[in-house]
Amino acid sequence: MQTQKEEIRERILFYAKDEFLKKGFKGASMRDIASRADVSLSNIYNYFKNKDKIFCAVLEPLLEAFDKMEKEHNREDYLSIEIFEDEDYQRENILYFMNIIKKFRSELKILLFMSFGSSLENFRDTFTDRHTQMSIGYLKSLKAKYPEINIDISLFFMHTISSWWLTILGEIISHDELKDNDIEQFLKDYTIFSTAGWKKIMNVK
Amino acid sequence: MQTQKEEIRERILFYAKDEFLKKGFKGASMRDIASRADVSLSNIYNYFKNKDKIFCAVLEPLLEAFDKMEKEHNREDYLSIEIFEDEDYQRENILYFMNIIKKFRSELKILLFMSFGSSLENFRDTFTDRHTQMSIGYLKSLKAKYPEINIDISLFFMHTISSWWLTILGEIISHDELKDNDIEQFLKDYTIFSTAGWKKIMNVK
Amino acid sequence: MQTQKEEIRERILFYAKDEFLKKGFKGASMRDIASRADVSLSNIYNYFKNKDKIFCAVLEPLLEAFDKMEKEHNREDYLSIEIFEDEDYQRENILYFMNIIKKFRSELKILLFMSFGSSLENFRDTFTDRHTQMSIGYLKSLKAKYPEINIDISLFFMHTISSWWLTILGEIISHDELKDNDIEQFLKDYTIFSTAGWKKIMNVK
Amino acid sequence: MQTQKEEIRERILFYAKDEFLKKGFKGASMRDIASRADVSLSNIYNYFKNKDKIFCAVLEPLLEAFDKMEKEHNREDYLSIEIFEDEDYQRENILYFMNIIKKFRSELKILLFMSFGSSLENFRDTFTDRHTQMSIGYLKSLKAKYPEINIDISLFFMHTISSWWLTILGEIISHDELKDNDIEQFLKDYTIFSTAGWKKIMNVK
DNA sequence: CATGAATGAGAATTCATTCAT
DNA sequence: AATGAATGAATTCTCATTCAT
Repeated sequence: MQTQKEEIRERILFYAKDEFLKKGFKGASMRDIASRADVSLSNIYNYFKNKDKIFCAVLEPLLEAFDKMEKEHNREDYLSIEIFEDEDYQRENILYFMNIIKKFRSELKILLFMSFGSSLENFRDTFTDRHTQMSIGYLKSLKAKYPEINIDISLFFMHTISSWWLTILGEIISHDELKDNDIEQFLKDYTIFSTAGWKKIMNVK
Repeated sequence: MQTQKEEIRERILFYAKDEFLKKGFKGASMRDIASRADVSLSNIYNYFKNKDKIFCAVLEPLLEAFDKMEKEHNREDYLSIEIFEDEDYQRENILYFMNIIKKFRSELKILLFMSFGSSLENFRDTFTDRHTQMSIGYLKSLKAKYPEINIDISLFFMHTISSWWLTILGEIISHDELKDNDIEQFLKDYTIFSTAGWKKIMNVK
Repeated sequence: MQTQKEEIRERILFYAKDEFLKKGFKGASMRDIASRADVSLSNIYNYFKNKDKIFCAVLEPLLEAFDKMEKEHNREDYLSIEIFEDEDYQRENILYFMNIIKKFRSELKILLFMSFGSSLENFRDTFTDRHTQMSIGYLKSLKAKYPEINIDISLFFMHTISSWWLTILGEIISHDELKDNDIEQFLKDYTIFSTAGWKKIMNVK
Repeated sequence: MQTQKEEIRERILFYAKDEFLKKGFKGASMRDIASRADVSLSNIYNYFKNKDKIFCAVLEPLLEAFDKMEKEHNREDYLSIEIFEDEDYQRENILYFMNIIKKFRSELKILLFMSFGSSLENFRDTFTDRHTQMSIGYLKSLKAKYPEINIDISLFFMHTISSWWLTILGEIISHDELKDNDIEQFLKDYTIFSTAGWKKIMNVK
């Protein structure tokens, strides 16, 4: 008795994460989490109000990282058409993603694939919408600076591209076997592909 | 009676589909399906071995359509580098998809977003893998015919593009508000974007 | 297995009534009801949607009797000032109540004293309000026929008298030891008391 | 510290009262009381042995007031048949009640309506019994002084009248909207009604 | 083919209370 | 005096499935 509170909390979160990962939010059972964490079922409720709160606590670090990323991505100095040629920028951007993936692989799996039934089940939509808005704003600023480019792009196309980000994320985390090399190669291809695409669609020479 | 039986089966499937759509595989309850279909709960088991079999039956038409599409996509006459310029081909291809969407909107939602816990929960992976293999085969044939093109593309990149298909599908079916016009516009953008991308990456002049 | 459905339903209701009587709505446990009724806990839910529905089912006959009583009490032919002298009417009225009591003693106890937490917890108020409205209507009709009487009586006084009815009911059912004789004597006293009261307050000579 | 302790005790009682008022004895939870009182759950048990003891402590001031009232009501100088004509006495009597109501409105609600499950759940009976005995004693004294009056009144009738007191109390405290005016008017009506009733039943000219 | 009945395991959550510190 | 931690039993309710008829 009288074990360190923090340690138990961590233990609960640790096994909860594993259960969510294996069985999804709905499938994971408080019973199993409790017994694996070696905590009495009822005692869990001294640490977390309910199952959903555990779920959110498990994903909190990841969500914070997302928020931070969004803020950084918005920095003004990126506002240049040269970024289409600037492989460094592209890679930096994606490497940030890779970093998140390395740190939060299981959390990402949970968030993207196992959150049905929880209060975060709509994260994908929420994220995509936010990302879409951000991208539109970015394009507008770009247009202000480079009036010759075309930004008459369907909202839904923007949306789809935003969503694609999460798809890529999902694909990466679903493939445990990927090595850094593979990811490198993927990044190269992806950059070429999407840069060419964007340039064409925006009519950039 | 023969007709009688068939009608009940259809009724079960009809309401099961609706329940799966609203609550997901796990969340849907046999009781609710039974009562809505006006069939006794136990009688359902005379038509379907278990919940999962109902789920599969609901999605069977869609899965067949997928299979058919795959076979058609593989036809030899498409094997030309001109297809990159051939907007008709592109649009025909996608229109086929649109057709599937129109016919199977709810089934797609179920398959892509509500299948967790069922035996089809891995469909996304399965489909993507198959599509990737197919694409690779296609690229190889293309290379045989046009040796100058580059097909040294990372497997994972292929995979991601394949997966993107499902993402696009998912996005479209998630946006009930999209009108044909919107989709048209999206298709135009998408075609420009991805054609430019592919040409660049394959080094096609 | 395959026991008579009706018989089981009755058994559940029988023991549920007893549990509610002893422990109140909240205190009664589905477990105990089930085990006493020799029905599996989960099977109860094939007969009743939830605890509250059982509670209502237990009290349904009583509530119906109440409704019936109200309708009958409203008959026009009672509209005479002579009723204040008419012991027969008074007693008939109350004998009807006594009848209800005899038939529904335990249901009344449950309804009046043990319904906290259930959907019928406000029955007392509901009944009193309805009875008050009815009484006011009755007085108005009386006034129309006998303009000399005073019906300028505080609403709250009417309310209290209405509520008193339930109090009397409650008292009677709380005293299992009362014999018919006792009730007879009570009725005599009550009639004298309240008739004198009403006459005075309405200024009837 | 002495003051410190007392303050905590009061805080516990304050919020316990509120919880009992809103959720009843059974529905109120020690946890909620503790957290609202800003006292650790376990510490409550240093102040009160258990939930029931808190409940009693909450109602103690009211119960004392009741006791005091009973003793005062018993004073010999009231022993006069004139009290039936003496409106001042009647009103004084009831004003005393009103005073209790003003001071103990919430406690009364708790005691009368929310005490089920506690050791005070039978207060209504207890009080009524005591009041009945008192009333009988009072009548006997009166008979000794005024032999011509009739006190051959059924025990149960006495009981019911005693119980009526609590009903009136309950009605008043249940109607927060009542203003002093309304109560005044009610008192007038009530006095007329019951005085006439008692005189008739006791055969007082 | 149809069904009413039944079930046992399981779900999340809440509870008053205890106890070592 | 105070507390954080713990607990075990209890709560209502849901589930997919089975089986005798």
